[in-house]
Amino acid sequence: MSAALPPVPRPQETVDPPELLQLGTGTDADEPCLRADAARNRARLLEAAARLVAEHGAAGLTMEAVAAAASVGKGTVFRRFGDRTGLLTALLDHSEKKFQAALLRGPAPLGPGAPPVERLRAFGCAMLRRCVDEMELQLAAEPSPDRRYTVPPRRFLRGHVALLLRQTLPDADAELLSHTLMAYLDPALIHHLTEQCGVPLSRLETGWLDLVARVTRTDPPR
Amino acid sequence: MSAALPPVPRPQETVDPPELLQLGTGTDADEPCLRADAARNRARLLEAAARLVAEHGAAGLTMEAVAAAASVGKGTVFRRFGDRTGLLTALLDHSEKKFQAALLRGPAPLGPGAPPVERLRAFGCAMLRRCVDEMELQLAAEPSPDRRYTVPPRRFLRGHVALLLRQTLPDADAELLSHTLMAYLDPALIHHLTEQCGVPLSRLETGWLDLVARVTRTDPPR
DNA sequence: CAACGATCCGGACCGAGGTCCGTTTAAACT
DNA sequence: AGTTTAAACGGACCTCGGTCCGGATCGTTG
Repeated sequence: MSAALPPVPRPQETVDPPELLQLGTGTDADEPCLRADAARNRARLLEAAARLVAEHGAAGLTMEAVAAAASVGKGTVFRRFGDRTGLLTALLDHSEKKFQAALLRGPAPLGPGAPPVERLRAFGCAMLRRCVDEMELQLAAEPSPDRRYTVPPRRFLRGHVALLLRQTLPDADAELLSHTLMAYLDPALIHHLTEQCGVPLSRLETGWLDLVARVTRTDPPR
Repeated sequence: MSAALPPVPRPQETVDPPELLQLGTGTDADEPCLRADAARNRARLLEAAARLVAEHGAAGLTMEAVAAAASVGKGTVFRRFGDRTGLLTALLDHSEKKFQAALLRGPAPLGPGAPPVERLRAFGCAMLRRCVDEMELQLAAEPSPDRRYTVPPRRFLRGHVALLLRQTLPDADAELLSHTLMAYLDPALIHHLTEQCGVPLSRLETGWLDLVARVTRTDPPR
């Protein structure tokens, strides 16, 4: 089917690898060794996309408009980012990397040093805030159903949750439980609850703490 | 923007109504009083769509092909079903109605008569099986992120879960917890786990029972 | 510096979802 | 039967995501 367009190889593994904390960030290897013109165009495209998103919203972003705004051919956009979702994801990449760094090397309780359950609590609250901040992009960048759970950032975050769960509940099915916890933090759900149901963020945070307590069979904090 | 096409009004309320169990099925009022030709075309379209799905899979279904196979104009398909998702949803409607009936009036423990926690357990297992059976359609019929949680069938099912939860945990935030439980049963997640990760259905069922136990702070069955 | 191959570029092209609007028709009313 | 009107019809049309491939460019090698 697709003969040209080798790059942007779209990770597609089927089984979780041994899942020791892969220190790699989990975001696709972005700029391994791009040719000079390619790197320049990539930067221009990202800049143009960011500007257009700011102007017309993420939902109104069209690939053709980005190409035009960057004075670049349409094919170039797709070669670089694969598809629309890839472009939106790239726009979120900086924030994503920062967040991952905070989990791996940041201060407790988000980073290492605090007890796992406490880190879980902090993780959810941080995710909620981040999700609300970047709601528009997060929603627009949602991958198609069959890719949603294999996309590197999601894999990383879920792996993190699974790790913390395993430290707390060595005998539980941390894999499945981590999916459940991650689902509570799904941007589409958060959007529905906050925007369409008027649920305040504080209630979502309380809900997260309560959920963590139930899942880990611990007492709620305070 | 859209001046014509009044029907298929796409429910879009923003806040959960008092959520007493709406005995209505929750699926859109399908055939309230269609004109004779409209009803005939609707039937032909559904039949044609079902045949095409059987032949080429749900993912390969195109609106134009359905229209052609039913010897009907393309506009007719969209007027009747709103969009592709609406057509796919209509294909699932029969099964959906049967399932809802089983919840409301079927035999325990799925239907009324059993203790709430037990009904929750049965609900999840039934959902898992149904999801696996109709996986292809379920995935193809997934609505866009902003509609996903307001679509009638989902509202009904989640309302059911919330009701059972409220009977078990009068003091908990049944609303949020019901979203969490429903998320475990999300077709896209089930698909990912079973098809892409090789998780057997039995493990998903055990996982559901365990999740219900943790969320309700009860003991796992057996 | 010349030559060469890999990479990249651009925009014509395609398919499919969704819309528009002039025309047709069911069915209610006289 | 004749009239009327709201509803339904159909297919041309538009938009946008995604693909293709002939030609331009980079950077490497001799």
